Amino acid sequence: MSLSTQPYKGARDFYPEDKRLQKYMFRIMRESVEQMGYEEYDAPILESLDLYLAKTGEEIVNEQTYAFEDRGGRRVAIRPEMTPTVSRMVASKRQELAYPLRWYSIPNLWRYERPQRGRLREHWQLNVDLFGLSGLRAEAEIIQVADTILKKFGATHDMYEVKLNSRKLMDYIMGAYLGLNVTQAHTLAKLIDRMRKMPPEEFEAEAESIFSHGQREEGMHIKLKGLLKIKNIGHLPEALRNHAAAKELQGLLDTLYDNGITNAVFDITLMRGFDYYTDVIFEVFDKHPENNRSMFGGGRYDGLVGLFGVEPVPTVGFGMGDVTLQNFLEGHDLLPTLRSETDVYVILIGDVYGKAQRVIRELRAMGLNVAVDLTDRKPDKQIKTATKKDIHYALFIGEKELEEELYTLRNLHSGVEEKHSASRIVSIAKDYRGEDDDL
RNA sequence: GCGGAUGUAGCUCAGCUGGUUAGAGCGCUGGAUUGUGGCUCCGGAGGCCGUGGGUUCGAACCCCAUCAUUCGCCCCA
Repeated sequence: MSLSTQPYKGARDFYPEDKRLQKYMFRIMRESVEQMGYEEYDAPILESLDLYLAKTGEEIVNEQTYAFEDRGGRRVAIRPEMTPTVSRMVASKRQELAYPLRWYSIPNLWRYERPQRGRLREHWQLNVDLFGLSGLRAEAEIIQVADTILKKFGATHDMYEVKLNSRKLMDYIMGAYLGLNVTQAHTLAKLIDRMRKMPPEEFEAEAESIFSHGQREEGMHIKLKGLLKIKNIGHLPEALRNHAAAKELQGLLDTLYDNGITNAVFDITLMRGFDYYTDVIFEVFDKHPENNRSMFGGGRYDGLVGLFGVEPVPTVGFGMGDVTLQNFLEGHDLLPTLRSETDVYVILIGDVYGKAQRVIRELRAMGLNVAVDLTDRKPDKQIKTATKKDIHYALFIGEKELEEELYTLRNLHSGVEEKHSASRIVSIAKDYRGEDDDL
């Protein structure tokens, strides 16, 4: 029985070409959010399990969290999400931070569950949060951040859609408007959440069964059925349309539209799983016909920081997972071809290993990333190796080159080969690298 | 936790209703007079047919179990 070479279930190995892609995605994310004034923070991957017991949906703690006891008998969890951690950090320095805070991180997160498309046990997630603002400007900005990132990846508005809803509005609908108690409302919310996955008749039957006899006699389930078809805040019944939460949501949509985010829509069926959201929630959907699914989302959660015994801090944020994002980018053919970080692959011709060192050192000192083959294989083999490594330039160094101090630089993609001085080679290779950055 | 699909070479797969030494393409590797790839030609390595058990004269193929991968459900950062 030999050892398995497979990575742990639901986790991934990042070979250099995979890591290259990840670095690209993280770079675009960082550039996008930093452009909007967000600063990066980080925290340990381990947290006290208590942190997750206090909040969150119950499921994620009981069944989906990696938890264990450390040698000192402490209950420890591998973080399944970043929001509790960042809330803890803000609470810890509640008094001394300069609000509003614009913070982001790209943590590695774990959840224990059956892996499936777009959902693994281990993933990386960009977390973007704006602390200390209670007005809608915060929501508008955070959605703008999400939009900026997707645009920076080359996505256009026909590729995705931002769906918006409001927990406050839904609470009002469930309670005052439909007359449901808390338990009924919760059951109905979960049902609406998976409405798209079930046949309409089945949904209707289940929805109807949530209502009591009396409520049914009043026709509440009919009212609900009508409501769920509404695609526009303006089409809501007057009692709802004039509710503050509805007006705010409309105001947010208008602001977004004015800021060029024309693919944001109201969606009364949008729920999101976590209980900690308090007001506006949003979710970005992939519109690709074969991958029509939720990509990521977020919303307002004003209560979390306060759980640590300090004055609450109003907060809006979202999390964007690397797996779903990659599916999106692949689906829309938005991933660039990425080349090696190595600029030049040196191929030594003849017995010049010692004599070539000086110029190689020189190239590196001038800022090039230079790998030397070091084998004595024939040049054709060495070229193949360089190509396979996705290195753009091969540099031949032999007796002739060393004498002339002009080295043969070969573009491995075009096959064009020219002799240049060391400093010229540096500027050519750097130019090429620079083009890459502008993508 | 539940249901479906799939496990044959490094990869993608073929292998007819069970019948001798298990195949292809790609990849890998060596060569075509030791300073040049992606084309061509010739040679080579590489498989306990996921694992364990059963049926049979005989199993990659049939049956059971188990593990793994994958899609979906539950749930959803």
